[in-house]
Amino acid sequence: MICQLPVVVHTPVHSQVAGPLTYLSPVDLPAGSLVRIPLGKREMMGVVWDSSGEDASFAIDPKKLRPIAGALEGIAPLSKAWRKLVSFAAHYYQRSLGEVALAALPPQLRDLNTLQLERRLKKHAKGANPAPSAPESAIFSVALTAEQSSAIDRFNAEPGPFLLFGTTGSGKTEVYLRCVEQLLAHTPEAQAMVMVPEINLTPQLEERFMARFGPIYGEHAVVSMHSGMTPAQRLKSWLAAHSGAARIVLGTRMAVFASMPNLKLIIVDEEHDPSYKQQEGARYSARDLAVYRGRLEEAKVMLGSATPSLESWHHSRPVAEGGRYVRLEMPSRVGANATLPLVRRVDMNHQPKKCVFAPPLLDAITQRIAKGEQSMVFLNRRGYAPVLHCADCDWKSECPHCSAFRVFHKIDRTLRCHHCGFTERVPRACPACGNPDIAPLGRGTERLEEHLAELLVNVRRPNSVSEQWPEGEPVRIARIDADTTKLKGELESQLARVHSGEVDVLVGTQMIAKGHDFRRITLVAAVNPDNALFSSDFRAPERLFSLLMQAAGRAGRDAEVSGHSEMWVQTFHPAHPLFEALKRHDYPAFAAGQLKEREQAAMPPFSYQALVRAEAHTQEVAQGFLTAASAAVATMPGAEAIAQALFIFPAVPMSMQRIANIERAQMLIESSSRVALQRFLADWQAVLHATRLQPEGKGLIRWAIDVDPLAI
DNA sequence: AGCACGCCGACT
DNA sequence: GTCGGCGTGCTC
Repeated sequence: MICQLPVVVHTPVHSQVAGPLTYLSPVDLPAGSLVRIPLGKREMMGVVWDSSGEDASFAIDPKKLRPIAGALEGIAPLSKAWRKLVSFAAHYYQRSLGEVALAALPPQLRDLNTLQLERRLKKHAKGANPAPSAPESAIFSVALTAEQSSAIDRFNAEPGPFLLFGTTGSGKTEVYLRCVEQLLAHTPEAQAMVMVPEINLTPQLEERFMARFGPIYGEHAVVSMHSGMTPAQRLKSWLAAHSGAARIVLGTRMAVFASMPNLKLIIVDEEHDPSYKQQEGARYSARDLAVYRGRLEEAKVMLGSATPSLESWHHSRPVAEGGRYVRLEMPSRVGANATLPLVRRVDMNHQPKKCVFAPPLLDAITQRIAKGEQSMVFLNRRGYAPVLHCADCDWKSECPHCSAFRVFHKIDRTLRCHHCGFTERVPRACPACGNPDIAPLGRGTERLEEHLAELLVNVRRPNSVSEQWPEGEPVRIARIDADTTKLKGELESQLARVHSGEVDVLVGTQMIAKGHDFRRITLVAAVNPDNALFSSDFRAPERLFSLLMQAAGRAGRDAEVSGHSEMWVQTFHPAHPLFEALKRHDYPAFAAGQLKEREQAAMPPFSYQALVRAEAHTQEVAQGFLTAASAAVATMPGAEAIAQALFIFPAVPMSMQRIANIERAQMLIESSSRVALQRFLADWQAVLHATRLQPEGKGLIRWAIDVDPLAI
């Protein structure tokens, strides 16, 4: 008997083969099975999908059906819940099933031929010895605070989802560890997933989870999933999770799609972090999918943050007001005298003109050095200077391919475009008028480091007299940003230098504000955070507040030093409510203010948005396509109801209008109803396809929909 | 998305 | 004269 199987393959929405394709098979494989199938002249991997209610294959000529090339028999079919998650994500984010499904599987599954894969599976089966199970021997090393205990008690008592609102240093990670510990001890086979926003943060997470669970469940019980791993490692982790051998999966946003047959707990750490939103292909939010997946699999979900996203915060309002998440609060830092750092605002209106470091701040840094303590200065701009400028003819270092300036990197004397990568040697003279006097404008971390070194040139480190430096050694400054940590291991080695006390002042971008604990830092300074206060992006204040709170949290994590640790903010707007709230470490007040503004302006979370982006060689074509697609809405069935339920803004150039000679435009769609927006997008998809074939679509390079966009 | 076919510019 | 640019079309 020959049966017909619906199979999803890696094809994008922008094609006529977006849905499941029908293949012939001598055996009836269950949904979720992995198969190899011929498509055109290629052979590729596919996933057998659920037969849809009505027969979808009626349209295709049965003679055209081809048989599958084979089944990947060593691998159990993907579960119903996994398929539902993929299906939901594909529909919600307007992508094809196959694209989401195949992107969620390790690339080696796709690339390896059957024989290679069989070998790999054999190797894996040998390595995966059942873990020693001795839950009673669980070691409770640290005593919990009252706040931690009550958070855990409530977590145990209620179904969730939970928002763990814990200030930096309140011991959120310990709560995660305990929740996982309890789960694994009480539920045989149960699996837990823990996500962090960035690859950089996975090693320290691995270390803590391995230290706690390695001795109990074996080191194979904890696996990682992130894009920094080799294809072989990824396959290994994936198989361990899929087989159930891995009890804990740690990873970045991609881990949300991990196949885990006994998933019972999902933890999303730093849930507010924008990195959870995928920024290409299927633009999913791993945090939102985690909540959905939790409901689907009856797994508990815990989102954690010191500065939750306004969306999650709003969801965690009291049930009586419509809240859906349970808010668990941990407002205090762990440790006897641990307090939050004192926030000091420096009013730059009353400082010497054009000074980078206000004298009081410089003083404070100098005093820390004298006491053998460390300071951290952060500025969200790498390179030496964001622009190079000729005072004679007003030439600026524009990128010839992008609507952006090339950044001056003094270290290798280059002008680099941070958007397209175009790099040139710095010209000796102005390329436009020949004036040899071209000067850097503004400053990045490189220049900040250099400037600080000049300012501290006469300061000496205490207790560091050497033959070479009879008066004491000069101050040591280190810089950590994407440029100094490009090579593997450099971030770790630089962090180690800071931890060992070798460094007095650390200069860096937001990279240093996130996650890493610096025990000896007692002063954190944001040199120039004002830009975000008046940004056109309505989420900029939220991001700034969270960044500053996180940065402040770096200071004085040791109880011994936390008593006098400080967060300095240089600003021309010291009375801004954002800084007022920061001074009091008062996230709820900040959030309340922001939510009020958002509500009045009918912005998320009080409305739902989607963005259509278009790319073409000219701005006219990109916008023309969007405008035509917008006009075509009037021809859709139910056009009146659509016009009632949502608002389509005019097409505009994107804020980064041109990248690598490609013009970009976007169009915002807003609705007070998520359902209405979803329904519209699904229907509109076909209209967009059709528009592309019209004269207005001529010359269009590509288009894509971004549901729940983070930046507009 | 791949991978073909197909029609116009600068090189062995 | 070819090599190769990417525009258009197809894949169960």
